[in-house]
Amino acid sequence: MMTRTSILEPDPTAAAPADATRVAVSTVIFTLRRAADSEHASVFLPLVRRTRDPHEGLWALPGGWLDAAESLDAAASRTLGETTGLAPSYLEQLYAFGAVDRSPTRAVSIVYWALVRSDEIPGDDIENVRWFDAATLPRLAFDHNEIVDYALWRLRNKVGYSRIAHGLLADAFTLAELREVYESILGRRLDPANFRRQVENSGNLIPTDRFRTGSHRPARLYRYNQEVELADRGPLVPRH
Amino acid sequence: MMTRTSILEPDPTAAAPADATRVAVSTVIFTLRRAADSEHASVFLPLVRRTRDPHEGLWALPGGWLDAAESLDAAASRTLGETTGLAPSYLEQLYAFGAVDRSPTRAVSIVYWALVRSDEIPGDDIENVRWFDAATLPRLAFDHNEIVDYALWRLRNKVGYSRIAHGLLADAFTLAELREVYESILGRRLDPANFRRQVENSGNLIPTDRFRTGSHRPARLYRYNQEVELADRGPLVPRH
DNA sequence: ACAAAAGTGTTGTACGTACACCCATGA
DNA sequence: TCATGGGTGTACGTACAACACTTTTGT
Repeated sequence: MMTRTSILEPDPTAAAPADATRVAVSTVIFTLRRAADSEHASVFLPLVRRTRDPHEGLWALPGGWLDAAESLDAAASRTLGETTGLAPSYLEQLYAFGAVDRSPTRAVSIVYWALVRSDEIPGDDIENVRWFDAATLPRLAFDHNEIVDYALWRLRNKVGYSRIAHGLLADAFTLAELREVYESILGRRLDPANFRRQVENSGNLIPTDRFRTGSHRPARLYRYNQEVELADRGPLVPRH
Repeated sequence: MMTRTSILEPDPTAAAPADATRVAVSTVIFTLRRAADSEHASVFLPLVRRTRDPHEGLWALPGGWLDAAESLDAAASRTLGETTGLAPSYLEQLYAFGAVDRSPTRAVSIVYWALVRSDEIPGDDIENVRWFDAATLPRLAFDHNEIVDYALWRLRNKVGYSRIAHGLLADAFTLAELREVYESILGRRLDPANFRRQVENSGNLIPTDRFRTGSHRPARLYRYNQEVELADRGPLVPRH
């Protein structure tokens, strides 16, 4: 077998061809919100209405073309801020989508997923942006339905073995609030007694001496132990 | 906060700017090989010597620029074939690397990792390609040392919860051979008795009626149950 | 017969699950 | 005092690690 030099050794000094594939960065942004008719919280995400072809009028993931002087992480953070007005409490690369036919013109999308705290979200006052219940999405532009499905799968997966759930809560929270996050994401009820022991033994929680006083017995407030690293992203350190 | 239309709604019909970021696809290709001085198998990977700047003379991951009519998966498969002469027995996207300073000119690398069976590898007869022990790599071009570290982390991680190890073995194999794959990747010895029960109870293995006859008691040959899907890539189906 | 690897049995520990039960507060 | 959620105790099943033991071959 012969090796084409141009293949095995990309030459960064060569000029980009005129029909160069373009790089877009999009982000699936998750938060929890109590749907109007439901008593339980659901996963919500913001979408942007397209105002031009292709797929004019359809909803799409927030994103944009990669700026020449901007890292991938920075591009994801930037579009997230422009869509939600927030900094993410969690941000991770999801996948690079590059099927030839995923857009009328060739485009590779590097997709991130993020968590934001619902209590920080400003009102729905950003033009062409609307928050949708992840369980009842309309048909989206491009391959964005697939992308959201994959992001939801990763979210549910990751919530099982890492402590990202605190990305959806304020600094202090009760165990019931934390449990509700897990229940909303996993879509099933968890035993309060067992849940308590699991998170208490994980070493991630620090009990405070404050209590949430509600309609019944006050519940102790906890906060996350920032000393504990996530330690599930391997040797990759985020470079913003 | 105001939304820039160009950011929230990438326009695929717009012409690519002259300084467009270019997309490269590289692949970390793993196999197992018995190092000359060692009695145990080690993880090896092929590297390509760079014959031009930047980093002329250094070794780099095999890869190339993304072809305009080629999906990401296909590009990874293609460069893998050009480097090893093989089709991968396992291929998965690793990560998209896009730090601004990772190359003298802006380049986003979408990196895959793959497994190939060592018994299928033709001789080291491909020009400028050499196989290295992953534990003793030299300094590589660009950020490729980091990339290989991350790929190794993913390999070790994945071997713990999926059945990719068979990607390094021929159709029929003994449990000792399968165990050696795990031991080489994980870097520690496993209890033969417990290992046997684990894989037997997993439902992934089908015993054959053939035996590997060696210096001692013959060992039964097994093959993988192709009916069992990997089921750990979520809703994402490979599109080649 | 013996070495060595194949293969089986047994035991202890850790952990998740199920569920009974007590505690503290607001109404 | 009662209802409700906060919080504790306990028993059971599964999974895995450790390791003693038996079986089957080549030499």
